[in-house]
Amino acid sequence: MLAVKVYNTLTRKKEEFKPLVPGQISMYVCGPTVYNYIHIGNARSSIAFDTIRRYFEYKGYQVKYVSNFTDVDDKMINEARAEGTTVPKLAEKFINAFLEDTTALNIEPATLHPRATHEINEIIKFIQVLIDKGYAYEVDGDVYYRAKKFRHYGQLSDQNIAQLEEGASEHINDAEQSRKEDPIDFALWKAQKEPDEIAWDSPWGKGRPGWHIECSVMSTKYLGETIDIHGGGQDLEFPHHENEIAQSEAKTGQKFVNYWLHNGFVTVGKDQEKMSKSLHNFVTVHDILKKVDPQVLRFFMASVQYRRQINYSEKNLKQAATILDRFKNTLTDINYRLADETVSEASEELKQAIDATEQKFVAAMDDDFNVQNALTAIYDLLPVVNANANSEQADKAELQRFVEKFRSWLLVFGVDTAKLCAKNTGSNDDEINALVKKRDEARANKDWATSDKIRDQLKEMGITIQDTPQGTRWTRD
RNA sequence: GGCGGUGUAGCCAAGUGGUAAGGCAGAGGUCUGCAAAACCUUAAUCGUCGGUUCAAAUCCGACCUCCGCCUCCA
Repeated sequence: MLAVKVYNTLTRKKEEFKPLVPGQISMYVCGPTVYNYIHIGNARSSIAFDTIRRYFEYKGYQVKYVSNFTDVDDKMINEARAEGTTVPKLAEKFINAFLEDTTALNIEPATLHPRATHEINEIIKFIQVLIDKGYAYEVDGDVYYRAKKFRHYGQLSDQNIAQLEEGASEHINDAEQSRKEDPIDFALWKAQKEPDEIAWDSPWGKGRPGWHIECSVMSTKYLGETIDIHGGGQDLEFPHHENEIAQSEAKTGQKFVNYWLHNGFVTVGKDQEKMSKSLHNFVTVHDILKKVDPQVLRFFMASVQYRRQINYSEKNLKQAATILDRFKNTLTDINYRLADETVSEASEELKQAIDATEQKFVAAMDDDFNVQNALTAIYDLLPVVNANANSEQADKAELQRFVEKFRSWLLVFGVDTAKLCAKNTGSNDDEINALVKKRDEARANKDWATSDKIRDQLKEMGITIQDTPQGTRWTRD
C-alpha cells in the first residue's frame, strides 16, 4: 500500500503521511461556534475533512475523529442576549441543527463531539500549568498567554513577531489591550463582565475560557499530546492554530500536531464575492437544503479539492446534479440488465477498465486528495460500463463488480449509491408497471397517440420512460 | 506594508520541461414511431512582457487581476 501524500501547512510542502500508530489515525477538526445554523463555509470544512477521513477509511485505516463545538464565547453571549435566551439553550438548539444538517449531507458523525462548557475543569487545570510554567499571567481576573515566551510563535503562519506587533498595535486602544504585557498576547481566560453573563468559578475569579484554549485541551485530552492530523479552515491558521500550538507545546513539551491541513473558502453570489457578514451574504445549509437535494450539495462540495476555493452558484450546483443523474442512469441500466435473463459474456475490456480505474482513483487520492483526477478516472470508465451494460452480451459478473467498486468510490465523496437509486422503488410500483404495460401494448399496435398520452401521464407522476431494445425501462426523477 | 493563494476553451477543471486530461453546456451523428438514455465525433497554445533552453502552461525576472489571513470568522 503506497503512502498518502498530504500538504502540510507547517512545512508548506507535500509530505508522505506516516501515522504515529500504523493503521490508525488521530484527527482533530475545529468545529463551529453554535450560535446560528451552519453556513456553507462550515459545511465546506466538515465535508473536506469528512472526505479525507473517508478516504483513509477506504484505505483501511481506523480513524479517530474528534471535532468540537464552541458553545461559549462572545458571539454566543451576544446572540443569546439578542434572542432572549440562555447560552446553554442556544447551544442546544444549534448543536441539534448542526447534527441535522451534517446528517443530511452524509457527513460521518465524529468519534467524539466534545463541548467547551463540558471541559471547564480541564481547561482551568491546563491554564494553571501554563501559569506555573511562566507561559501565562493573570491580570484582573483575565489570564493571558505570553506569546513571546514561546520560541516558535508565528511558525505555522510564517509571521514574525515584529510584524504581528505592528498589526496588533492598531487595535491597542481597547481596555483589554492595555491590560496585556504585550499586544500579541492572547486571552486564555476572560473575567465575567456582566452579572448575567455565563461564568464559572476559577482560581482567577468568575469567568469563562478564551476561544483558543478549548481545542488544545480537547485535542490533547481525547487524542493525546501528539496527534496525526489537525484540520480547519484557512482562516484559522492565524491566530487560532498558532495559539493552539503555543499552548499545547508549552504545556506538554511535545510536538502538538504532525500534519496541519487547511481547507479553502467558499465564495457566493452572482459576482462570486466573498461570503462575509458585512456583505450580508451568508448562506446557511439549513436554507439551501429547503430547495437543493442534500446529495447534490454534498457531491458538489466534495468534488473540489479541499484546498481550492469553491464558487458556490446555481450553475455549478446544477452541473453536479447532472453528473449524479448520469451515475444514476448507469446504475439503473445495470440493475435492469442484471435482472434480465440475457446470456452473459465475459468482457476482458471491462475487467481491465475497472482495474485501471481503481488504480487511478487511488493514485489520485493519494496525491493530497486530488478529487478531480479521481473523478476523471471514474468519468473515463462510465462509457465502457454503459456500452457493456447496453450491449446484447453484457458481462454480468463484471457489472456486478463495478457496482461494488463504484459504491466504495462514491462513498468517499459522501454519495450513497443506494440512495441514488432508492427512488426506483416505491409504493405505487404496481400502478406504474400496469401503465407501462398498457403503453407497451399501445406501442405494439402502433397506437402512438395512446402511447404518448400514457408517457405524459407518467411524466406527471415523476416517472421517466426509456424504450430500449431490451424492453421498456422507467425511473423516478 | 507582511504572509499565503490564484489566473488554462462559455462554465468547472487536470497538467511542474517535450509540443494542452476529463466533465458540463453547445454543435453534428448513430439508435428510436417520436422521445429519453446511451454511444461516437467536435473546441483552447495556457493573465502580460522579457529571459533561460534544442524544447516551457510548466524554470527565472518584472508587472497585472482576483482572493484569503495579519482583528471574531470554516
